[in-house]
Amino acid sequence: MTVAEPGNRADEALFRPVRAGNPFEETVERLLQAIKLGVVAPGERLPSERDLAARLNVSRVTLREAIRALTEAGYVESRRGRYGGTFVNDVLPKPRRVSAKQLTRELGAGVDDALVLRSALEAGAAEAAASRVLSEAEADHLRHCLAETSSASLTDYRRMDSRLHLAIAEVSGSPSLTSATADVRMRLNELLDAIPLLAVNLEHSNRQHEAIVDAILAGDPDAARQTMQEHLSGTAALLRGFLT
Amino acid sequence: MTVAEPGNRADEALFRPVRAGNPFEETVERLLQAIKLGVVAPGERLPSERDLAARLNVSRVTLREAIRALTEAGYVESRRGRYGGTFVNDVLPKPRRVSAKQLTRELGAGVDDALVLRSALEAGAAEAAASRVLSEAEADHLRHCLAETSSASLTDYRRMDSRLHLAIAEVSGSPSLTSATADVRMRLNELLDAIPLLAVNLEHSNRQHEAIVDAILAGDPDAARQTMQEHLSGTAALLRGFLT
DNA sequence: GGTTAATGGACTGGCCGTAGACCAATAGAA
DNA sequence: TTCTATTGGTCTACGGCCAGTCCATTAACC
Repeated sequence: MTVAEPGNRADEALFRPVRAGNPFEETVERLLQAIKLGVVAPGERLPSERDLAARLNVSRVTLREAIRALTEAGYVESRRGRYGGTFVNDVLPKPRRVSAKQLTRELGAGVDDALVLRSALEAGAAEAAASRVLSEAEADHLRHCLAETSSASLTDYRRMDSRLHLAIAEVSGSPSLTSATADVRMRLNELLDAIPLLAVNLEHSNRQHEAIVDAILAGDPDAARQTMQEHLSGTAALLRGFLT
Repeated sequence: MTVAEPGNRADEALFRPVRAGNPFEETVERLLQAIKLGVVAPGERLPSERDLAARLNVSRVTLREAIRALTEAGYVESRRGRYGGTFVNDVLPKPRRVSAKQLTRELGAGVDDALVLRSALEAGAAEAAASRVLSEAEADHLRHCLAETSSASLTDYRRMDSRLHLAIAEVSGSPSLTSATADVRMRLNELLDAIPLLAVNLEHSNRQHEAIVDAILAGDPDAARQTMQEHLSGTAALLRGFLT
């Protein structure tokens, strides 16, 4: 009996793993996301274990194991008692510096995958954000992140940059878009860490950031998308160049 | 001691549940995705249990439970022996027809969330696809899906339409983008099922589909994004209108 | 007709994650 | 100073999921 086989095209995208890892690993990853993307800054406190466990939909035991791992890795510290909690360390561990060659081998075609996805998500977010009427709080938040990024030191720049891009995604009004943006940014994080930060690039980035935020606040979707697209393609070209 | 609290903005997107449900539920959802989005057509066979379990990264026991659920729901049937397998039924169960009011209550603000995300993903996918040089097989696949969608009956239209949109995402070259597109499409599926299909809308959609595919095949990213954007905004307006 | 390879079907032991309760510490409030 | 609410720290019983193994069935092939 001859049977029509499913076309081996989209299957691989749909029949991908249902879960990336065990709950413990995923929880660690999520907390690292919040720290590395600057959503919870050094010195700030994470939500209480009971609260976090409920939000992440994991047991407190599992969450505590994840926190313990982060503690041993030097990311956070816990204090007991009322008004205690788990706090992000003021000085974060240095990301391991690996060679571009090694990264290429590790991630391979995943780089292009992530770059294409990132472009779609962030350009779309900028466009959507500019199409909305922002509340005063949202506009302030955007301006605040922009200012902090502009004046960030070299060691803080990546985190503040991530925070700004996330802020743009937030004001798109789509939480899913924000989550997806955070995820793809984490995937690119390792790559970006392998590229030296140059002051001149920083200057260029800051100017572009300003143009993007201006377009969003001015309510100009086309300009917002356009400027974001250019900003991203710059980083993408840089990345692809380093990973030849 | 006063401590800087994390801004209650992006946290909710980052501290979202690490998993939507247990492996069983997620597996069912994934298989339904493949069936409802037309990736595995009626009469076609799913990959073998051992193969599927490995790809989805779940145990065979769990996968079998999921298949059993789909069997009882009338989606698939299994046959033993060599050249056997699990086959998608020729006639699929009718989607439950719920009122727009009920849907609004169930999904609430999630509709806008999904629509914004969808717009970003699919417009970005169209643009990326048009920016690539497609292989002959990819171009053929695109044309094939387009033709099948154009000539689809009312009962098949939604599935073929989904398949076409997925095909566009596929040729963007980013598997992650394809996955994300499939996911958001599933979220909107229920909504779309609540809206009556009109022949006149179908005609309009078909013309737009053709324009999109043409732009992609011609390698015109701006036109591809533009036409896709228009196509999506039509559906979005229809949806928002019905869910007032 | 017999052989064979691939498939669905069924069972078992073990481990990870969960829910829930309880303990210990801490800083503000009374 | 005492009280109290909140937080991290600990333990236990239970359940779901998993890896591995073997069985039952089927259609093509020789």
